[in-house]
Amino acid sequence: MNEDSLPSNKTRIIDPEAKRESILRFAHRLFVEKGYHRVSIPTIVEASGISTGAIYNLFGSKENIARTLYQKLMDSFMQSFQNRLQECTTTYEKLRAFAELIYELTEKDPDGVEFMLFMRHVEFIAGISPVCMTEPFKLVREIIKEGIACGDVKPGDYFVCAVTYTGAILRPVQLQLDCILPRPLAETAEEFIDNAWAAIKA
Amino acid sequence: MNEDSLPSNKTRIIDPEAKRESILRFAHRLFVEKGYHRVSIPTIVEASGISTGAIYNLFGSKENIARTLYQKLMDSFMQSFQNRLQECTTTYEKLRAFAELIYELTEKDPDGVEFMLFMRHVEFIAGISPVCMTEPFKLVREIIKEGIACGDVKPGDYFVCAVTYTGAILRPVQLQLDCILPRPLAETAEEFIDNAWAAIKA
DNA sequence: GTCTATAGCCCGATAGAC
DNA sequence: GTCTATCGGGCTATAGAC
Repeated sequence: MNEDSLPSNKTRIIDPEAKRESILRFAHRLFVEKGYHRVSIPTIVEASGISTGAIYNLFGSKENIARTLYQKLMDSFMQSFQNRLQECTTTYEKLRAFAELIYELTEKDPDGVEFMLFMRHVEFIAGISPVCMTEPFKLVREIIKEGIACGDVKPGDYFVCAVTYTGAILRPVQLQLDCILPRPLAETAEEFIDNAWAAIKA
Repeated sequence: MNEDSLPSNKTRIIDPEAKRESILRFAHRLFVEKGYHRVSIPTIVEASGISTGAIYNLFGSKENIARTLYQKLMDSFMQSFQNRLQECTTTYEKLRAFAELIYELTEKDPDGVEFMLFMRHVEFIAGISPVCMTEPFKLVREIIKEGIACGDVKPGDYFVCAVTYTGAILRPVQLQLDCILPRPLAETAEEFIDNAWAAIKA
């Protein structure tokens, strides 16, 4: 049983918000570790110590746990990205802020990055659109569009440049999460950011 | 019922190899469309017209269908890559051959590329290693290593350069398969190859 | 070798007491 | 709101006739 449900000894004081968080936390870990479809509700019950009934009461379905998780992660990411952008002026700085944020998150919260960016959400969250159509990625495309207009980025299709840049930045994250980068991402981040910029700069 | 099983009218002439191929073909399509875990054996039976018994006789398990498929695709890709490499001399040409092969395959056989490169195999094929540790990707790293040695590629970590290059090349494929590239890949391939090379050239 | 039928299991989701 | 117990269903894999 989850100790969150028994803060004193007899009376159960239950904070539903804490319970929601707890379910999300355990489900998140399991989803990343085993993949959504290999995590059953009983597995989450066992891991979190929270009962089936409570889970269905708070989320309604297993799919909805995943959906909530995804939205939280994406919202939080977008928020951080916008905060960092406020201190940037050039195209290079703005794109760099994107890359640095992702690389820092990959170190601090690898599960969060993996779930948000690399799971195949369309296979388990109905009606979801691909990751690259979300707000942060639209914003990167806008930044590059403006970069082309002001001569920072090479002339051409802005979409192509954006896809190149995000590809060059995100691939190292993927390999890092697969634990196969021979050196830690923190050490090589500068090189990756340089390379990605070299690919599209004017 | 599958017409392969009934080439004449009464007697069933059954070519086990043709049957294997047929199962692989239908399973492949379904895996890509719905994701491995949402495809059941009964679904494959219904789609292919081949019975449960035959499927288990020929493959032993659902996982083994996926494994066979993956190995076939990867072997065929490696073969094509090596063939094309024989006509290349410079680093640029060799890396270009990799990119062109993938872009051509993406047009000719999108399901093949999606299954081979973008499904999360670790979630359903036991003991499999990440895609980027397979022969073709090792070969790309070797090409880049030699490219650095001969001064074609910028000095630095060869692994970093390889990850940058494959990231910049593969990301457009992924977006194309998600049907969200605004223009067909054939039209923009040159730009992507240019960008990826610009990222790592000396 | 191939078929049909089904065993045996575990799943997601719900019911109903508290 | 939260619990335990359980339902109905669909799954992988096998058994046994042909």
